[in-house]
Amino acid sequence: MKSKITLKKIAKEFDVSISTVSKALKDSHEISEEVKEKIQAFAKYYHYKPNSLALNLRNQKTKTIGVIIPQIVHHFFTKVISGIEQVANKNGYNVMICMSMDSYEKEVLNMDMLANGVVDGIIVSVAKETEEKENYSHFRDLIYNGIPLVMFDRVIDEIKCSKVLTNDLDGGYLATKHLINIGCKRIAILTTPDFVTVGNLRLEGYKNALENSLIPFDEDLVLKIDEDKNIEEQIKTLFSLKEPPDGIFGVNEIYAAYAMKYARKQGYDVPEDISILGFTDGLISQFSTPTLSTVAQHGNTMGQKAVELLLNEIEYQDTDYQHQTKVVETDLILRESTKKL
Amino acid sequence: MKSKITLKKIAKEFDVSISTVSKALKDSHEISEEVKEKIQAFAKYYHYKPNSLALNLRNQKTKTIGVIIPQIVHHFFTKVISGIEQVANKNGYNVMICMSMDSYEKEVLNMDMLANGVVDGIIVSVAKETEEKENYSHFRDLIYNGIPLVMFDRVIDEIKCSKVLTNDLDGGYLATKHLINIGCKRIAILTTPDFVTVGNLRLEGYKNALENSLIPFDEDLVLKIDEDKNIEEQIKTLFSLKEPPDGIFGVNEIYAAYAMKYARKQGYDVPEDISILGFTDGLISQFSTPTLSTVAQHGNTMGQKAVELLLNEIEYQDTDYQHQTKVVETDLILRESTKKL
DNA sequence: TATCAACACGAAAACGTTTTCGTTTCATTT
DNA sequence: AAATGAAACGAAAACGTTTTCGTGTTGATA
Repeated sequence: MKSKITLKKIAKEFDVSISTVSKALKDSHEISEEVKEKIQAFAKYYHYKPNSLALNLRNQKTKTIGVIIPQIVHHFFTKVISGIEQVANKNGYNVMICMSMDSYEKEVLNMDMLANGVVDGIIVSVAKETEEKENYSHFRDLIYNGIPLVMFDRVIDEIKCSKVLTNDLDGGYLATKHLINIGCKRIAILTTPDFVTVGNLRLEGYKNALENSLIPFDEDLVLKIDEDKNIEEQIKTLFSLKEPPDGIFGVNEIYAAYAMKYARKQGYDVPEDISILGFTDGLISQFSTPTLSTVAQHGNTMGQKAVELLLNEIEYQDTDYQHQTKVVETDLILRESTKKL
Repeated sequence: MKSKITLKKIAKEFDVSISTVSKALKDSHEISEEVKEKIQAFAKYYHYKPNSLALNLRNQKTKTIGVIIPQIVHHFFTKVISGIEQVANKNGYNVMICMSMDSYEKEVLNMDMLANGVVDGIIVSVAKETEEKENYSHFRDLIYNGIPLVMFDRVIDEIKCSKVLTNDLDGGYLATKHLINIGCKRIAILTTPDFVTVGNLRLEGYKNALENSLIPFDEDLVLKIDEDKNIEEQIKTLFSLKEPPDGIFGVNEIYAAYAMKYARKQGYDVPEDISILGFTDGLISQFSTPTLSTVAQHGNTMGQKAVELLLNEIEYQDTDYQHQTKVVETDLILRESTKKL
């Protein structure tokens, strides 16, 4: 293979100095027209492009932002990424996406690699395992090293940085309240294990709504899904209660879709016998039968806001910039899986 | 903010040379235990990490591979990326993901930025607009500059590089043949505009299957979806034919899902009145009602193979490495949207 | 006492770029 | 003739790292 063309090689070709070549390619007035022309022609012919590494090293910035997300197969995250791309590109920044696969180790590895000159700042949604282990030293290191950090969706309270989050508490409340309003008496919730904070917040919202409507909280109606086990089997227990639920709130669309599938298989009519409400407005919600009512999360907006906050921090690095927390509200999208009012 | 700690700063701190610090941190025998200890302790205390840019510049490699995909919201691409991540990480490589948004300009922009020292090689699935414009000079430039390139799924025949593709021809054949086997007489196909090669290949497979079963090809049953317009409206025309179809093959799961939704809304029973078959085994297929039979594409495998090919090229860059093309076969996954045999 | 080896460290090049600050040459002005 | 100025280019530092090749000091050996 032919190795890449550099300033040095061009300089050698014309027996001039490297600085002359650099200036010639920048059309500097310091260089004679004659020399400029031949150098520019040569560079063009050989498709010369300045080496980004060298440029970044010199400029001490990369015009790239790093994003670490737990999973890319989740519709919500792809929406966030789209939002990130939009705003980043508009501001002349590139985006580098890494996946932690919800693993603590991979999260640390990715951060280490991004932190050392590769990007100007990092946007992250914390891996489940990290939340579980509560080991946050890699975030502290990052901040210590002066690299701007913004967390979104799955954030950590103890870490001081800008954050963008869904109003999960309110979303949970909204969902549950609506189920109550349409007449559900026994509302179950399908949520995540305790250590997943967003799941917990939605559960809190659920409890608040019950309390607000003077409906007693029933522990039996709370199902914490273990994703390593068969999900359908776990949902089954809900339907074999003496008093099975007449409304189900799933803290994500997968759980809701599973619940709906199982209910219909058992002969329930959705929404007549049981109403089902999900969280996150993904493809499943739109294409399931019946279509799924859901709490929309506006991932796109979250991504955009995250970049805005990050770029602020990147630019005001020297001044004592105050970290901000933006809360993105949720919306109820009513479709066919819930009874009409 | 405190700026990052470097070898130079450590050297200054102890009044030694940079090389001494570098060696000390590498535990070189050239440095006395005493000096090594204090330098290592200091470095650890200040969380020293070598700057990747500097390292990459020196080593002339980044241990990073770039991936350019048209869209991240497609389930198939997320599967491919997962496969890429797996193999890349196993081999000590990082992955940088960029989106072209199916735009020619963004594809070129991303390639330019990746090409200049940022990554050791690039994996790409071509943007729709690029296929339409047939402007491939950016790929030629890349190869000319000696940067290994692997294309997957949406590939370009004229560009000489390694490729990983789905057996779209066979997949189209398989799907259509199955619809014929279960007794469909009038099989429609929902495909993409002409310039999308994968759509075209699946259409070819469809034609082959018809021919093989001596069923005359009917132009009216071929619907080329324009995604800028209302998809449901376009599907409508199919059902208002004098002889509407009794089987539909959608070249992706979205088209199939739309068709199924529309058919059921018109009172058709799926699969009794009409059988529907999709392409790509995504979430929609699994959660729709009825669940969607489909041609599975094995995105994960494709991603893995793409990385394997790329790493080969990166390592054998000097020798005259022969480009390879790997074809990944498809599988028929039969669910509820097609009649049983 | 001269020689040699081991030890502990420093200088400098290299990766590719930009930019500041010379330096040379030649022509013009006083 | 001396001074000034512009034009055209080069040298070198800087970004942060690694590594090869010195070099000076010590201690031991012949």
